[in-house]
Amino acid sequence: MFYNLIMKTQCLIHTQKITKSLKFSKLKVTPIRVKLLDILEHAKKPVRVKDISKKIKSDIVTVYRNLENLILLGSVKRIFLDQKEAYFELASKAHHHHAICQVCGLVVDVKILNHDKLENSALSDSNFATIVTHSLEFFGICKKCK
Amino acid sequence: MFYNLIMKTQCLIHTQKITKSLKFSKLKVTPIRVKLLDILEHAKKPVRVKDISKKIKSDIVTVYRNLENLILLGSVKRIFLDQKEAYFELASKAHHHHAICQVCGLVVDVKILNHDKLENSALSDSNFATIVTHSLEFFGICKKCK
DNA sequence: TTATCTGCAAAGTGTTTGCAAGCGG
DNA sequence: CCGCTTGCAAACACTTTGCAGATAA
Repeated sequence: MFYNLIMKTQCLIHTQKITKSLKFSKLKVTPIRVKLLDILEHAKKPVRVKDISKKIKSDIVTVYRNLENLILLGSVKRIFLDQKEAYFELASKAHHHHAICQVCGLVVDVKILNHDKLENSALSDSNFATIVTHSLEFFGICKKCK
Repeated sequence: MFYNLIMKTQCLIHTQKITKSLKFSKLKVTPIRVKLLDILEHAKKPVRVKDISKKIKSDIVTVYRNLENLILLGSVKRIFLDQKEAYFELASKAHHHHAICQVCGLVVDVKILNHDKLENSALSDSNFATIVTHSLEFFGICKKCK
C-alpha cells in the first residue's frame, strides 16, 4: 500500500518535472511528449525510434519530429551504435560510452575517466583548433554470450 | 624524366602488389578491383561508396559488393563517421581514430596511445567477457574554420 | 481562436537482392 | 568453358517532407 502510494507520488513529481521542462522549452505539453521523455528518462540503454513509437503507440514520424525538437533544444542526444539506425538518449546523462555485444546486441554504459586527457591528446595530434566532443564505443562479447 | 620513370615503376610495383593480394584472396583480378584497392591505398581519409563509384566509373552496386568481399577477407574496414553513409579504409592501416570538423567536414587521422588501457578500463566497467575492438571519433573545429 | 502538433501518404537516400549478360582464368 | 563478376532494375529500411485535420494554450 505504502509502496504504491510512494510510486504514485514519485510519478506525479516526475511528470511535473517533464511538464515544466517542456514549458520552459516553449513546447506544448502533449501526451506524446510526456510519454516520450518518460521513456528516455527510464531507459537503461539508448533507445531506437521504432521502440518509442511502438511503446507510446504513436506514428513513427511524430516520434522523429519530437526527437528532432528535443535535440535542437539540447535535451536529447543522438547516438551512433551502428550504421543501420539512430539511437537516442537523454542529454542530461553524464558523458559516458557504450560497450556493444557483437553477438546479442546488448548495450551497457561504460564510464571512463580522463576524457580531458583523451581530447587534449587528440587536439595536439589533429592540428584542430578545438575538440568539442567525442564518441567512443567498445565492441566485444558479453558474459552471457561467451 | 627520371621522376616520371620512377613514378611509373612504382605504379607497376604497386599494381603487382594489389594483383598478388587479390589472387591470394582467391578473387579474380578485374580492372574494377585493382582500381578500387588503388583508391583505398592512396586515400588520405576514409572514402565513401559514391566517391569510389564515381572515380572508377562503375556501378555503385558493384562497389558495394566488392567492398563487402574485401571486408569479409579482412582487407577493408567500414568506418562510421556519421549516420548518413558508410566510409571505408584499408584495414592494414594502423589502428587509429578520426577528428571530424563540424563545420567543413574535414577528417584527419588521430593516433592515441594506450589503447589497451582504454579497453581494459572498459572491460572492468562493462562486465563483458572480452572487448574485441573500439571506435573513437573526435568532433571539433579545424583551424581553417575557426 | 490560433499556432502548434499529429497522422497519413509519399518522396528521398543509402544499401541489398535477383537476374541475365559479360569476362577472367 | 565454367563460374565469378558486372550492371540494371527493383526491393528494402530508415528518415524527411507536405499537407489537412486535431489539439494545447
